[in-house]
Amino acid sequence: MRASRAAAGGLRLELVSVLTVNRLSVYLRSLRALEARGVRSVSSHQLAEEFNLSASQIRKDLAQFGEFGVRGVGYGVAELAAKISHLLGLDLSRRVVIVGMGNLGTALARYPSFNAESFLVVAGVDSDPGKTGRKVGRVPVHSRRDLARVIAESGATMAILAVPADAAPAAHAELAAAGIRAVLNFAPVSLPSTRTCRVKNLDLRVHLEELAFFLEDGDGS
Amino acid sequence: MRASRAAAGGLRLELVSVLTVNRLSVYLRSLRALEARGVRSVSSHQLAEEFNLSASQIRKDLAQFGEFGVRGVGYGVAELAAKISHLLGLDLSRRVVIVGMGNLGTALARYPSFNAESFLVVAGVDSDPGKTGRKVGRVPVHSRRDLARVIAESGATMAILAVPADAAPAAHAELAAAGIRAVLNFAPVSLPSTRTCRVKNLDLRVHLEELAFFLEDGDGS
DNA sequence: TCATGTGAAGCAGTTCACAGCG
DNA sequence: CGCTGTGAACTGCTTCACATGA
Repeated sequence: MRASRAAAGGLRLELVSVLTVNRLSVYLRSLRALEARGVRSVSSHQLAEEFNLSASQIRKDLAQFGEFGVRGVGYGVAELAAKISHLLGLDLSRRVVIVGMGNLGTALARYPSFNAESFLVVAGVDSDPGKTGRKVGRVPVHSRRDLARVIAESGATMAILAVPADAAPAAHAELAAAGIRAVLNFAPVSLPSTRTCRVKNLDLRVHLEELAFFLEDGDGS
Repeated sequence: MRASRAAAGGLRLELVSVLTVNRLSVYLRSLRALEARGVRSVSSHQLAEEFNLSASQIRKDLAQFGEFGVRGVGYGVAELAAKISHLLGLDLSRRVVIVGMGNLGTALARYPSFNAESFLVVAGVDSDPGKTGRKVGRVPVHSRRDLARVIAESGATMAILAVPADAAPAAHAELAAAGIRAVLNFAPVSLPSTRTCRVKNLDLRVHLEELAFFLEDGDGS
């Protein structure tokens, strides 16, 4: 059985803030760390203290999805972790294709976090014939031209875009047309989300530049 | 001469919003694309239209740093690009060390965006002796134990952290102690910024999980 | 008693609408 | 006239403070 995540409180997933969702991931990470140490119960204040978070924000974030805590006590670590994991849809397994097997695409194909139970990189494609026909870790690399077929045959619903900027828009369009529902885009172009295909743009250069902005000039040459 | 970026309007860099700074990077990217096409002048509305941005937000963002536009006309593409590049501190060159030469660290050492004029990866370190003494692209890999010496000798002021979660806090402390002023942290732990060392936490898994949250359950198994 | 869950307050970020200027 | 630059309105996010309930 796959209980709908929204069903519980009549909540519309689409109107939860991205900021809240990102913090849920962080809460889950933190809870897993406590679990590994054998901690059974934790208060919002303890969580905040140890992991550089805000106690009231933790409570507000969680309250949107139900009442998971016990007043006067705190939250059950394992129960809350399970609940957040379910909210994030991590108790399902999503098949992922990688478009562009350059430096970054290759690293992500081998990246352990992208190959646990919740996500499974099933294939990569690249336009360079020298890269196709091989395997990167467990991931077979196909021709860029076979993208639609690879998606159909693998049943992938998510994609990682790791191609140069000029190749990204066409790849994005093909992914959406082939039924991909979510794209993590590392190319340095802002691709728009549509109703059927959500895009998360993640240009790594932007974040290096953010750091550079706040750095004093004396730190460069 | 290195004119202080804040000097112009008596602006305190520290109180500019991260969101604004990230958008400056995107504006710069967009302007470079126009420049390559030979476009000389552009209005905020044209920029917004073509690159999925907001016209009033572009104007508000830029207005914090001065008056760069011409009323009734728009912005000079090359001039604005130069101005934003200067604001972001990209006309300086920052030396960067990578801690952890696993999948991701290795990919970033070869990543072209991290090795243009503004950023230069000068060295990597890894705790695995099998990885040290080699070169990844142009980047020499040293022993993790030599981190402080590598930083001192290379004059690096920025670092990329690409180690497992449990190794990250110690590495972070060492980086700060060795004089590193900015850290891009890919490890799945939230490291705090201090007054002397700014940290940008960038856990890739968080962003895959964001996409999973908004995906319907039917898209997994 | 103690920590959650929550309305209300406060703050930050975005959009609007138009005055100002080339 | 057209587009920038900007106060004012608005929206959304975070923090506060306390009523609620184990």
